[in-house]
Amino acid sequence: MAKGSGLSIDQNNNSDHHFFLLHKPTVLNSFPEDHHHHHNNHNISSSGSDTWINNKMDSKTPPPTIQFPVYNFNHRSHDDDHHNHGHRDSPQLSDDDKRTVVDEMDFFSNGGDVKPITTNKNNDSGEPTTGLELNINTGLNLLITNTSSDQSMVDDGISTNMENKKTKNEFAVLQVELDRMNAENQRLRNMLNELTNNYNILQMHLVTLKQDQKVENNNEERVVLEDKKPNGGFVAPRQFIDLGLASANNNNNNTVDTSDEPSLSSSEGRSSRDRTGSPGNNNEDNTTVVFDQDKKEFVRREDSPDQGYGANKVPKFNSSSSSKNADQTEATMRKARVSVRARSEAPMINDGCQWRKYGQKMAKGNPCPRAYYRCTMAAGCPVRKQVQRCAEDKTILITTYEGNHNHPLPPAAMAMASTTSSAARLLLSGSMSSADGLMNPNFLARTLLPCSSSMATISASAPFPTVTLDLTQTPNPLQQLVQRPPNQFHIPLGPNPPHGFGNAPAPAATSLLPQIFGQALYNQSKFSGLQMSQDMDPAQLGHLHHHHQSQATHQAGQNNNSLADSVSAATAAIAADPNFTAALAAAITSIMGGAHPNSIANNNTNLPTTTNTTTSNSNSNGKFSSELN
DNA sequence: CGCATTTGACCAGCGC
DNA sequence: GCGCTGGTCAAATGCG
Ligand SMILES: [Zn+2]
Repeated sequence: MAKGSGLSIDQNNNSDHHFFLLHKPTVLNSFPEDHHHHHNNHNISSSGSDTWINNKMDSKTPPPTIQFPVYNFNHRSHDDDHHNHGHRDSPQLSDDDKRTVVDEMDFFSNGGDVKPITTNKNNDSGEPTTGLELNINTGLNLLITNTSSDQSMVDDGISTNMENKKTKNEFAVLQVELDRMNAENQRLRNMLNELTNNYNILQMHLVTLKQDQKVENNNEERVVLEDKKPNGGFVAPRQFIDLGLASANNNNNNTVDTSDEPSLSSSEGRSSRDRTGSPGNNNEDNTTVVFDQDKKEFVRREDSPDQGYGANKVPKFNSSSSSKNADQTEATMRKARVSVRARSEAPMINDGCQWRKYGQKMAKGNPCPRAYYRCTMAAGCPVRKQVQRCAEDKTILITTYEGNHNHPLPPAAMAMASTTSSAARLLLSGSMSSADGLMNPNFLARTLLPCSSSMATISASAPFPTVTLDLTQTPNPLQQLVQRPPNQFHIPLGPNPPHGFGNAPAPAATSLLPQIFGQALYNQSKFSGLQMSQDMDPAQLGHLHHHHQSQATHQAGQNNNSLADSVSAATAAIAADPNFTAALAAAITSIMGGAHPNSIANNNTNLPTTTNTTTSNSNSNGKFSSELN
């Protein structure tokens, strides 16, 4: 049941709603710009967060800053999922199971419960249960000490009895204590889980941003060099991204009439019910891909063969006519897929969105079924996702996203959505600009920079161009590389496990960096047939590697391309800096020029504790866990 | 009773 | 054309 996921307020566990919003999320998805409403029925109450979201929506162009939401990308607590009642093929999780699941944070609730945690679990103990336990505990203690001593002095005959009682009490106390410990333990585990997920999301975000920037940068260069159009003009990379986003916004505004209700009548965009053909719902009659300059990589699927606008998606952003282009771009975007591999025993990762399951299939080479979901946060939202367990390692959950949301998202969903969205865009851009339709070597080389165990894979071989973000922590990344099909690139993303909160050992992956680089570069040259970027050669890689290990942030200043490199540096900082906070600060600072260090600092200590997972669809996936476990 | 999930059927694309 | 496969639909089912 998608009911209330992400948006509803969980009264019970609200103390556990934690998130740290490092900054406003990047608006990478196309949102309708509706000024008047708070979109739809999802009881999005007006609160601080809501306000800023709307503000952002209202502006024609996305905010000039990059925002880094880090949210509870947590899975449902797996403990619950194991023993789902295994009747039938697809057992459903009982409601109880769902309840025990950590709560998904709620960004829109009115009360103070949404506020980012400023104190850690200490505060959490204030929640009813724990508090109760504590009370009981202390009360018993007092009782025991007082009464026992008194009684023993007064009467010996009763003393044995009292002794008995005493031990009983102590036992009870211990039991309570034990329970409390267990609860605490569980909570800590959840925290850790969420932390990991947050970290992963952040990584993904960084990487995709980097890639985005790189790609956009390249596109821009190409435009300047090839087209020389006065119209397109030179735009700073950062701006470029924003504009692109803005156009996406326009597009959506056009297609989906100011969201709010499912009733959106117009919207050619939501012709999704087309079994007849292109499943993409934005595919209009002429879905020619705009950017076919070099390769026409994506034109193949379109009905109208050619049109070849000279310019790729550089189009004039302001003009209303750009909506056409935006449409086309989006249609293509819809086809691009972003796949996220994450290690999770939970049936589905919580990405902050509401999903409704609409199908399940047995995939071919996989004993685990593949589940199909569509976004239900807005009526016409074209976003789909597929969830499937990895055949080899069933603890790995592969979630494949497709399409862009046409509605505002809560910050929780923003992280994943923007990541996937930008990843998709990057993929498309890369494919259009690279020689063989795979990706731009330049940007590849750049993204290779910071690294460690996580990987991003880009593959255009599939029917759909796909970016795979691998968040699984593999002890040996190289092994992963070897296992991969040759036509995919692997981009190290960053250290995987939450590093930095003291308890996570630093991955040894850093030591493997040079090898990863080597491998990735090898792949790159092998399949793209490309050279390395001008400012990036193996030697330099090694150098940079060293650098980022010691003092990552220094990198930014050293390189020419400040934007991309600063992002790289930021990622590197994350990789190198044991302090997550500092890493985040470095990331954002380097991207935005030190915009809001304070807010970061304020939020950084907030560890999400238990979060509520929503969700909806979780039970349908119970089958997965049952089959897998 | 409304809604989400389940699940068999249907459809399109692709390879043979 | 046929079979296979991935993806989607929608009636049936189940749940709250
Ligand atoms: Zn959506």
